[in-house]
Amino acid sequence: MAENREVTIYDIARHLNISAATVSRGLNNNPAVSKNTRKKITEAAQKLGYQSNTFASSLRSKSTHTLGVLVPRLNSHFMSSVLAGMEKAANKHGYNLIIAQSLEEAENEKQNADTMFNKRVDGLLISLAYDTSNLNHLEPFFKRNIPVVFFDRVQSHTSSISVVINNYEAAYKITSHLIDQGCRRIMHIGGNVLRNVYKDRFEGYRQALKDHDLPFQEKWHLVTALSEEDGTAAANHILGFPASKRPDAVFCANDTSAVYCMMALKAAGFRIPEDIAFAGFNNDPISKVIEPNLTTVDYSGETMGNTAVTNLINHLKGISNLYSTNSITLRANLIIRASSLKKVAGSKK
Amino acid sequence: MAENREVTIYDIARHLNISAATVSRGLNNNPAVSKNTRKKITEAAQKLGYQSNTFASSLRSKSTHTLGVLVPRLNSHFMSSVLAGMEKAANKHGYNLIIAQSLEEAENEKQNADTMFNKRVDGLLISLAYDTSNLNHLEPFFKRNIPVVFFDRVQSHTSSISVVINNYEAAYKITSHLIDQGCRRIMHIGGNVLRNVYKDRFEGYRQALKDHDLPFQEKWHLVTALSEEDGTAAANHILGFPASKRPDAVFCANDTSAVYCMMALKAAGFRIPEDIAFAGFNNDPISKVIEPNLTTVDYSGETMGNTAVTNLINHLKGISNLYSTNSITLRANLIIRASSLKKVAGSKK
DNA sequence: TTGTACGCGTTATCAG
DNA sequence: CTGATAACGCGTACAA
Repeated sequence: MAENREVTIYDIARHLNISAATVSRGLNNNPAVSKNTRKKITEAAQKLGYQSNTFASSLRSKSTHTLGVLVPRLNSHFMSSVLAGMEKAANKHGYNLIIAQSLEEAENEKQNADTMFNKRVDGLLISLAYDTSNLNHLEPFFKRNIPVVFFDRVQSHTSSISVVINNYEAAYKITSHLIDQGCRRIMHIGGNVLRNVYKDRFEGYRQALKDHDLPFQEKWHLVTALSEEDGTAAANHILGFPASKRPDAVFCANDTSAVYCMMALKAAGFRIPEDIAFAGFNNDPISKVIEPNLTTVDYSGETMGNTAVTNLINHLKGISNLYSTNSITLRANLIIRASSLKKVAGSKK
Repeated sequence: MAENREVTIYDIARHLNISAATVSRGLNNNPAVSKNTRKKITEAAQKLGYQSNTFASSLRSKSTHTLGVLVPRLNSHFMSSVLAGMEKAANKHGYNLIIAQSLEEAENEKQNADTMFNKRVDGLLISLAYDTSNLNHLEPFFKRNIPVVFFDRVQSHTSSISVVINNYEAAYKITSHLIDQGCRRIMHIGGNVLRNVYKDRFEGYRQALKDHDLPFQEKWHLVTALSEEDGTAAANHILGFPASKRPDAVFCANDTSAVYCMMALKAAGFRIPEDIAFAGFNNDPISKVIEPNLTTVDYSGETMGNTAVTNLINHLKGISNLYSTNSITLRANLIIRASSLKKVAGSKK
């Protein structure tokens, strides 16, 4: 059977006839220990198979080198890019990630926030659930001055920072592009306007219509969870309009709903973009596969994750102060593809 | 400024004039504490804003309720489904996940395994990197009897378990299906055969050819990283064959390479499946968007993640014994779509 | 440069 | 049912 006692710094100390304190110092590269002893210590550690006990250390030093990450769902292309970026940045600085998902429910978010606090994460990175309506569940963090970084789905708060893109501007631009292509009756398939990302996308769209003196009707604004099924359902909604009153373009708040809406309409005989143009959001892999390719907004999840973590860690290390800024806005790029190119499609005939 | 001392069980004890031991018992729902005191304790804890310190507890109890997850990459559709399934199962049992990625490099895998050991995870879930050639880096876990569960990309080891699908059988079936559709010159775009998943898929393909007395040539087996670019490159490889010797079907070890290969060939004027049939692996979202839809193998990442975690936790709780089994094989289903339906495609004309 | 002594917050043990 | 006390493994002020 396996030897089941931990190898501790005491074992090393005994082995070398020195004190545990010196061993501790030696292992932590404390300059106040002679080169010779340090060498003996590392060798003995190696030989005895010593592995430091991180949380005994954490208990003493009050720092865990662990960050909590709380997201709505783990399994979306965007979110997994964010996590990849976060993990890379964290690893680079010697930090680890505890990751949990709220499954879009405020209740889970609260409970996960609690466990992360109990695990004494050094900082929290959070993207809010669909129906989170306040930040009470983060009070323990605020009270103990544990830095909180919001990303993507954010809510402003005095002692925290947000990493976002300008959703309003991106939506404004993509809607203007559709208008520029000759579209006049533009629908919007959006998400819950309680969340900044969906609210801002809707408002950018709305303002673009206004600025071009184009009409808007409530029937043109669908609020959904933006799933595959919601995309298909939106297509049926569109088929429900009398032909003369049908939209000539759709701007979707994500690519999934856009693609599934397109597929259903194509199956119903619509030509895209001639009969109805499309634009999405996220530059998801499927946007490059659907025919015609989908016009969309590209923003890098990796960059967002990396930025969020790097700023958090710099703050923890005292290199910078998070709270001197309210938010960091990352670049988002309009990617124009065939699904919205009416002019070209028209001239081809 | 924020009050910066932790609220401990001693504060609660003092507040109620009882001992810290009782408080600890009360908070842990130890039956050996009267209903009345328990109630007073929870109330006081609430009132004083007490939050338990998990790693002080871990230090004493030698259990962290944390599992380590080590994957090649976080940002693939399959892997994020696995993680979602793992997180759900872990959360349900009161466990947390520390997640890291090896970025397909053995060196990173080793380093991450070390930190996870140092954080004293109660168990490790691992899917091996592209070039990992032995399990030396997991020795600390084996020596201390910390359970290790391999999933998807596995390597058998006496004291551990694997959660997999039958890649050989799935590949055999999908290749047989292509043959059944009339394909005779079938290529395989695969991954590094050092990894079980790619080795088994290749061998299943190989055996299906043999069993149907079909020829095989080395030029028909491409080993790549299965990326989008690799898919496109494979298309060029195919275009390099003289027309008479061109393959009439391609079986790819993942959907990404299949889809990008298809797109390039379509652009070059090939008809799919008439000129060349396609099959992939994974049932990635893009497989349902490409035209024609891609025949593929579906297996649930969520189920795999859930199974791996649930078995691990049951073992930790002593409900079952991991080591009584070598591996758990999950179901994988052949999903037949238009990209391989030559017979139908032919009869349509 | 090294050693002594104590504390971090919790739980296990043993007594009562 | 409750209390006193030691122990988990490590870091650090202070002294030497």
